[in-house]
Amino acid sequence: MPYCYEYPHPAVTTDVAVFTLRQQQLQLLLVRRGEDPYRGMWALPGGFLEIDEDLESCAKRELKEETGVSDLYIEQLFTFGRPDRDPRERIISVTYFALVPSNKLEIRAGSDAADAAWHSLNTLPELAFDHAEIIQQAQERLAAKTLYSTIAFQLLPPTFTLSELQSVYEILRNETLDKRNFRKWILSLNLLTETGEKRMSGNHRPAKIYQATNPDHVEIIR
Amino acid sequence: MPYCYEYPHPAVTTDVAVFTLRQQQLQLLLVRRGEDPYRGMWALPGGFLEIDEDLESCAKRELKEETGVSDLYIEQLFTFGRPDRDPRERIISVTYFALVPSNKLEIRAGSDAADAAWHSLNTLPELAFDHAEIIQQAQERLAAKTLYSTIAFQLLPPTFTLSELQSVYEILRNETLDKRNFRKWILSLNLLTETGEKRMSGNHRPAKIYQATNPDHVEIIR
DNA sequence: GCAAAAGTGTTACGCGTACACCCATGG
DNA sequence: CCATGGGTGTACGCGTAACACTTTTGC
Repeated sequence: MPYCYEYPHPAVTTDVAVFTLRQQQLQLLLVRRGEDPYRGMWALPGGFLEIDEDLESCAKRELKEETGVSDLYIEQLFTFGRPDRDPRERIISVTYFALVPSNKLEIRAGSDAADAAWHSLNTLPELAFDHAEIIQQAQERLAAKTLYSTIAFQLLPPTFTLSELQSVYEILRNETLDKRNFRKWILSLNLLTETGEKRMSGNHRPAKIYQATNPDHVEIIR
Repeated sequence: MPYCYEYPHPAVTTDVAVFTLRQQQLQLLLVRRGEDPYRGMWALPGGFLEIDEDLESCAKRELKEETGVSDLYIEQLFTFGRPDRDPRERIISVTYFALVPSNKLEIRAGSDAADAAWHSLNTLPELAFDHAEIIQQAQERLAAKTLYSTIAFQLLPPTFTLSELQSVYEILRNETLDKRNFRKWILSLNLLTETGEKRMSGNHRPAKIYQATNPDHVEIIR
């Protein structure tokens, strides 16, 4: 036990709630735990902070190691630290909230986790630790930010049609939207650029393809 | 050094940015550091997490110990963890954002801090660690929540006049508001109850005294 | 009666909402 | 020519914003 301190120190981990859209549903990335405690149960991807590593770097590294997912929108969510939240020792978990676009949601299970898979939010398995609570808060954050920011764009590939964008909003807000009103509103924000291309997909009129003018920036609107 | 671990552990602290209204200004509570590093410089009240203590309890305890301030509105702000943010060792700081009403802002310096004092936000001294950045984010949180919640009530005593409440909003939003529109809006939210009392303060018509119907609950509005 | 803050209504404008039909393509 | 999703304009109502005078008190 070579690392010694004058006062007790908690361990620090990061955990990430990654959402994507698959099969017209909002889905969440979970890993099956390969080690105790909670071996065999599903949990958020995450792990221990290295001593010289930034918090956000840790979240991204663990995510990539365990699931192969990288290059995504990520923001800090909340820090959980109930003294009894982990049976091993006192652990503070700095949690993150992330979104991946549907064009790069291939996952591959990594070494630390026996398995990684997308789960529909309404059929989540039982979760390890306090991860159900973390997911709850992440969902609330996503719902709130959908209303006042352009975070929804982070769930789409770099180019998309207005119908695809509308579909994202409909899934996130869980309601159908009027096509004309949606287009009027989204175009009035001046955040979209026409690529000039059209997408022909099936036996109907082709759709104009748009891209976010500033794809990496989540704007605050309203 | 009796506390030993197999892997290195960072230390965890909490720091709190407490705001109040004094002299018609938004002010922030700082303590002068009595120990190295940054001895003699101003910093946010805060300190090390005890191993069996909840994060929010730690923030409240340190605040009370160092400044005597207790019984306030407090919420988690952000967790700061740049590897080099503290010269002693790796320290993760879970920061909190708090508001105290103007009727209980008496402070007394505690044992850990040589001195505690309120500072105007536009004349802040140089700050220890990355505390300037923390304060920046706390101010942004306050400004944002002013617009969509009833957080402003937390800066007033339990009873107040509508003019006093309007003044809080004017200071927080840094603009003057129309008296009739403000009253119409705030009353339409149905969050206020008339006490039936009136406040006579000077040579003019006395003002009706109101209280928040649900004083401890910060409502999300809009 | 004068100074000083409390209290009170009406109008105008813009934004969000509701709503139905034609267009381009593939088969 | 038919099925499918893409694309377009107008009218109404509500909520926000602008705006000035009367009331009550202390001195």
